[in-house]
Amino acid sequence: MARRKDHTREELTALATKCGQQLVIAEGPSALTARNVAKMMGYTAGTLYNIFENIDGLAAAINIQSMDSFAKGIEEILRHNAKPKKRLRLISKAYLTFQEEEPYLWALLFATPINSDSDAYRQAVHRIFDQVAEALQPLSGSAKAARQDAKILWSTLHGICLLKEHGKLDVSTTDTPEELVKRFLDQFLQK
Amino acid sequence: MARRKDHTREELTALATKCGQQLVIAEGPSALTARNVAKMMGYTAGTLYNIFENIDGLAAAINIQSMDSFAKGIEEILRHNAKPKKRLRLISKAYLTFQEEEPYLWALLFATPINSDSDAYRQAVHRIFDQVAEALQPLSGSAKAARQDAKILWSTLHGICLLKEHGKLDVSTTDTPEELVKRFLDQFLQK
DNA sequence: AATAATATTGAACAATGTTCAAATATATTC
DNA sequence: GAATATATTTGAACATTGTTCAATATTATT
Repeated sequence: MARRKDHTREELTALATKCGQQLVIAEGPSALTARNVAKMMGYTAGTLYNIFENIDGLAAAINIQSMDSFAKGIEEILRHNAKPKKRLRLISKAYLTFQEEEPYLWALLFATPINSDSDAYRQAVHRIFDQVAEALQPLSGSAKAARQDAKILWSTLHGICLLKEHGKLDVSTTDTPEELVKRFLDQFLQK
Repeated sequence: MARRKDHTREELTALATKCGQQLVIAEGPSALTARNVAKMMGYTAGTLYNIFENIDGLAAAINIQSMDSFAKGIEEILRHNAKPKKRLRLISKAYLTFQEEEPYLWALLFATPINSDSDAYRQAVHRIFDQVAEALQPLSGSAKAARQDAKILWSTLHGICLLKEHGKLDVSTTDTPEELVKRFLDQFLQK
């Protein structure tokens, strides 16, 4: 039953990641089961365990892709905008937009027990953090302060999105995530 | 096999909540299984489904208890401190302390798919939010602004704790949660 | 004492992650 | 080109979840 030439190991990884991502986008993180993904790939569950150590490994691969895609967006922002405050407002908006447009991919980012020993994962995280810190540098002063502010900014963005997702925001009325982020940034950026 | 007088319905609820809490504290949210809790109670899994609609209902009960306990702490702070900034620094510190001392209970708060139709849950959340908003009122101006700032503050505290938990904080070096919160508050409270 | 009401059990079901011997397809060797 | 070695895929199995529900055991009522 082996079909060794159907897909190389790399192709299998890519295929599994693509299928997994589609499943998550369509049905949410809970649809990311070994059997679901395998069926969509045209393989069986066992094959997945040839590629990933476990199902969290597949989730990590999807997350890395999400982060890389997001990092590219930030790069664009940094390329086309020179003013620090403008940059940070756009980056923040990009975060909200990502959660708005792909809520399930966003949820997967924080539903997955991260594999701290995965270098690829760490790199993807750092790529984003470094960009945000770079954007903050002119406002924060030292590099260390910029890194701290990046963590604060990221924490706040994430927390606000969480509140939204959990329906604790009374979004219907006035406190939209956008408004909260604006209020936060107005304070945070006046350095 | 029925032991109708062993425990009333209320006692059963309390017992299940207590056992569940102990399990979570000792072994983490993943130990909160129906069979685990039931065994600790001296019952079987089926009994739990007489009390709670599902296992998330039990998690919700534990979370409500966590929030109530936390709310009491905030009340103490508000009772003994009049100055707005001092209040907020202590409340923030209390949040960090809770996550430090009961990391698993804290994790359960955000690992549980919240039952939005649970009044008790909503109340517990609001009790905390209202207190924080009250503490912010003198600094934020309007009641609406205070509620927004409460959400921002809460989001940031939560996000920082998440970063810490996920090991993305390089805590070992310099960026402790305490330091990040201090930096955030120094900005946030200067109104 | 007989009957009704109720609480509890325990077995069952489906779905999950995960493992691994067996089966099968390709590569290599002679 | 046949035989052997290597690698890949399967599919069945296992343990563990949540969850349901008829059967059973206990208490309440008549």
